[in-house]
Amino acid sequence: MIRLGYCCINLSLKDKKVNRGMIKKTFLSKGLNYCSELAEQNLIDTFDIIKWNVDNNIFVYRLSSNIFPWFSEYNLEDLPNFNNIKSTLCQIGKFILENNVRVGFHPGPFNVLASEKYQVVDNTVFEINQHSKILDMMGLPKNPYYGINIHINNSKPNKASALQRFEDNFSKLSNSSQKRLTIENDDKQSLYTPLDLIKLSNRIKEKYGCLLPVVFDNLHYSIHSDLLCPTFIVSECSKTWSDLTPLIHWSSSKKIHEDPSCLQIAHADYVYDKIVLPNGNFDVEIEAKCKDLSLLNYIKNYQNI
DNA sequence: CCAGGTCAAGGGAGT
DNA sequence: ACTCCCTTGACCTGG
Repeated sequence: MIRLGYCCINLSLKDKKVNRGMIKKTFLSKGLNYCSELAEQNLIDTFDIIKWNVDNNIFVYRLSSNIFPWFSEYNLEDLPNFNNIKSTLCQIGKFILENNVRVGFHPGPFNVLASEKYQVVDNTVFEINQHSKILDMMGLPKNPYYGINIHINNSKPNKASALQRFEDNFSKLSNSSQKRLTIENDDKQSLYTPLDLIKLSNRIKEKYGCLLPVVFDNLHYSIHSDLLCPTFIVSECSKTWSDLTPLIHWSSSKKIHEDPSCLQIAHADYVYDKIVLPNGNFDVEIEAKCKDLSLLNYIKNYQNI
């Protein structure tokens, strides 16, 4: 069975926003009080979006990493309205569990666990831990089903050394982060294919005894592949998920389908490529600029799913 | 009120 | 050297 979902923003609910933030100057002048206000609003709207999803038969949803503005700069417990926030998180988590919803995060490209710079690694560890704290406060089980997905995003001076740094720095993550982390294949020749990541996953399992599942992304694979058919590679990735339903990213290239002047890696507004996966259970996050609209549009075009 | 310039962060690739 | 692209366009100011 395939379940479809989308990422962060809901375009059907125009007045719901999960991304309220501020520029640095405002953060410095208004501080945690204002962060708190925005976070509370973002959370309430996140809850409404998840409820809307369930009403519309959508059970997979990527949470926005911008629910808490500037959360790389403070501890969540230090927010003035932390009690409200915590109770909202609990309610959301309860709803998620009761309705069989799957949520997860995809922190931004600035999170580079394999960086050569200690400061970058430290910042990354803190920010990933912040993400896992949110999932923990929701009361969601500590496993990659409620995951935090990142790219390796570094290959200096070569892939082997970067992978070694990733493996070493994995130890710096909190226990919850270690249990939730997943890794995704890249869209650049110098970076990592699914098979590269499966090897890394096996090394992490050997060294730390935890799963580090591989999230397969079809658009990235079309740009940087293992020269093996996607369906086969998806089944290989599935093994890194043990008995958990694998997460898949699916999208189409904007260059090919909508605007030739774009780079091939840019995401299209809608999904033009039929979702083809091996038999079995899969949760698919559609990465298209038109979000829930592209999901609904896809379902309309491919009724047989 | 709104259009448009600007915006924390890492890294790779295209120009 | 600069811009685009990725997680995710949104914030804020000058007119």
